Amino acid sequence: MKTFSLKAEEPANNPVNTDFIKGLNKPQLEAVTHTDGPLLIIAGAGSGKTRVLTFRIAYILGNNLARPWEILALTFTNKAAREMKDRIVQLIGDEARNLWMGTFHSVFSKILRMECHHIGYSQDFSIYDTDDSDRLIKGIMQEMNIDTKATPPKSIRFRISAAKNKLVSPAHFPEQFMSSSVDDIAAQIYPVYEKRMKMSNAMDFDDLLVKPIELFEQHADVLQRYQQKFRYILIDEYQDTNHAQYMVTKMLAAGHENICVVGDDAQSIYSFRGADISNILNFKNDYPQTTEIPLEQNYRSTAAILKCADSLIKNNKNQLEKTLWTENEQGDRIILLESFDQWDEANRVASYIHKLKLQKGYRYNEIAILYRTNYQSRVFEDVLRRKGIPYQLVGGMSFYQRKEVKDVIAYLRLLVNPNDQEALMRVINEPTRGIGQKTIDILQQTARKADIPVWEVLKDVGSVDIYTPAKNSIAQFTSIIEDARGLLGETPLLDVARHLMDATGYIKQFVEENSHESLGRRENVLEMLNAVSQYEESAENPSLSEFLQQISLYSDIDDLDENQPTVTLMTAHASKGLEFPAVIIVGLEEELFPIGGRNGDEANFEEERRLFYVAITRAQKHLLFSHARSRSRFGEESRMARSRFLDEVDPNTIQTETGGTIVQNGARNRDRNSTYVEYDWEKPAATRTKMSPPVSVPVREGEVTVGSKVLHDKFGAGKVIHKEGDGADARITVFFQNYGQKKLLLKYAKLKSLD
DNA sequence: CTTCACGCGATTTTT
DNA sequence: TCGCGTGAAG
Repeated sequence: MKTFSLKAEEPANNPVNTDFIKGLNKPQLEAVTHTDGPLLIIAGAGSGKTRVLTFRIAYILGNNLARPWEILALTFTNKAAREMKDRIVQLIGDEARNLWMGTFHSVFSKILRMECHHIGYSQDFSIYDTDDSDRLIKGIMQEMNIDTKATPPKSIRFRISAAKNKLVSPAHFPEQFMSSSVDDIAAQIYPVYEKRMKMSNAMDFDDLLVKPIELFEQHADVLQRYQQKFRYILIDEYQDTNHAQYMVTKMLAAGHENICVVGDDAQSIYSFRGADISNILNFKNDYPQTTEIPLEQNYRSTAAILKCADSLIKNNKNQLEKTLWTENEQGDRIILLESFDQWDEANRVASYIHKLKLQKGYRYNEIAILYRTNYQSRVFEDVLRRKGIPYQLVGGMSFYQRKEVKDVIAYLRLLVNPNDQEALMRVINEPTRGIGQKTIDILQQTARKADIPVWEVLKDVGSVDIYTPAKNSIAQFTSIIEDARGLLGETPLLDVARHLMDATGYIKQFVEENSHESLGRRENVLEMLNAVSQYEESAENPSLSEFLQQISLYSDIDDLDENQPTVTLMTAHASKGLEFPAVIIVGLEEELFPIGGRNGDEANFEEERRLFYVAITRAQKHLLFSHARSRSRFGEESRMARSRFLDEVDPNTIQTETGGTIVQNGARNRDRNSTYVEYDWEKPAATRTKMSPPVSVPVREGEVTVGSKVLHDKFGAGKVIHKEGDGADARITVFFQNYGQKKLLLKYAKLKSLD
């Protein structure tokens, strides 16, 4: 941020032409020009909210209502911020670069860098990712002799994170979260965790939202400065904000209440990380002066797609009434693909992509494949590669999650912040330099007794009683780090980083190993150095510390490039806010999409339904649904029942691959083991339960007659069409949906009855 | 202290 | 299926 001024400067006297607002519809126009006071925009999917936000900011600037650095605009991804900013620059000019626009996490980490000295942090604080937090928690649990197998550190992290999101401090934790033994343990860990975080000069993701609140509560003058600075506040995707985000923006807006939030309760999909849908539902109560504007005209999708989405979301009980409508053409029906297993699914999808390309003239970058979980991407990657269809993958095991990259980052973090304990622990014996577990234990214990960071102990290693050869290694290690730190500020960052990699022998180990894998790791390290260099060249005022904060808040979606001529693969979550002419939603099966909800948790299904709704509404013209009847999970095959969502959508908007209509089972209380669309094998209501495991029993010989429906381990469900002989030698002919006719010897076939 | 082998558990979704 | 953590040997 080049221009940072807390003082309100004189507005410039050159109003900019704001004719760009002319193409807007009535509610959009109102949302853009209603600049004073709280504004709630309920923006249905595809209703042009990005356009509204962009224009609104441009309008405020164009009419000199505020200077760019007086506007705080919070978006859901860095990518969204970047694109919106670019758009505003086009409308208004270069000074729009100075807008305070970004994700909650990146904007508040920027503010913390300038202000955290007020709350006992130094500006070079580290940002712990969930891995770092888990390791720290695990360490604390071990100190306390708590079994980390019985209680995974992760589960403790969830509790602590949930507490922070709700602004519950360690002191208040017991009174608010005491319903299980995990809570009990979390109550013990949380205060220690906080203490260690501070000693390490580190913040976790939640802290980036919580610490500003702490800061503002304790320093009214600082709060006031920012209240005056940010004359307009805009928040996108408000339905996915958590309590801390709600609170921090409420504090900032308290003076002028020029706060504009945009959201859609039907698209709330992040409750698992603390998003609180009541923020948007209660906005009007918090700000009684609120003007509410619904955006209900959809410009994105065909009528058929919109109808499908609407029929689905109607199954949610908890939602605001709204009527999305469109003037767009009816469009094609949604095609439902049914496959045998995940390989079959990927192949069919690939064929469809060919078809879309050849028959409908689509380009690869107009097509997206959406799935529920990241691991589903593997099969698609494999098949697409084999078929020569170029793709780009969003998320999954990203570059910054690779071990060697995290190691390099840890080295750099240690340079900037020697108190960063997790970074230190990561690299102290990487590559191995003879500092083993025993030594590390002693060092940590010593540090804990003296209540100082481990780094302080290392610097005075002579006075600690450890294995002597390790002492030398430690002395060497600390001097390498200190030397490199000495170079910071004088030497270009790239050179410092390179020097560090040389001096520690980090790269050398890969060269020596000389395996295919280690050379790949070496490449990644070099790529990481390249990232340092790129940052250094583009930043106004490069610092290692800023670089590290930037990459820790980087998200996978940020470098999605829709102009690359490739198909895009990503999770439904990652697709939020995007749109594609053709969308393929795969893995529509029970226990996958919707996932979870084992205890019949209706709230979970509602969120899954919203997620599916988000996925559907990404599509502009063509939409495909796909499910497989069998899928290997954990290395073994399991049969998959078709997703309940396929029974909830308006069947008239869907057709099968061959153009037929689909047969839906009753939306509730049906046997989910029957996955066939063509046959409707309903069972008596008494034997049906929701989410039931396969309701089938081993068949006895006498029960099998022509017309019986049976289930075979390999071939799935089928219908008996012929029978000869009886008793032990009975042979039957069964017609299986996917395998055709099979002759089976009844006593070996292990058939189960589906009757 | 390091390395290697074996067994088990994991898979929501993410800043 | 695969990556990780634990345990025994060198």
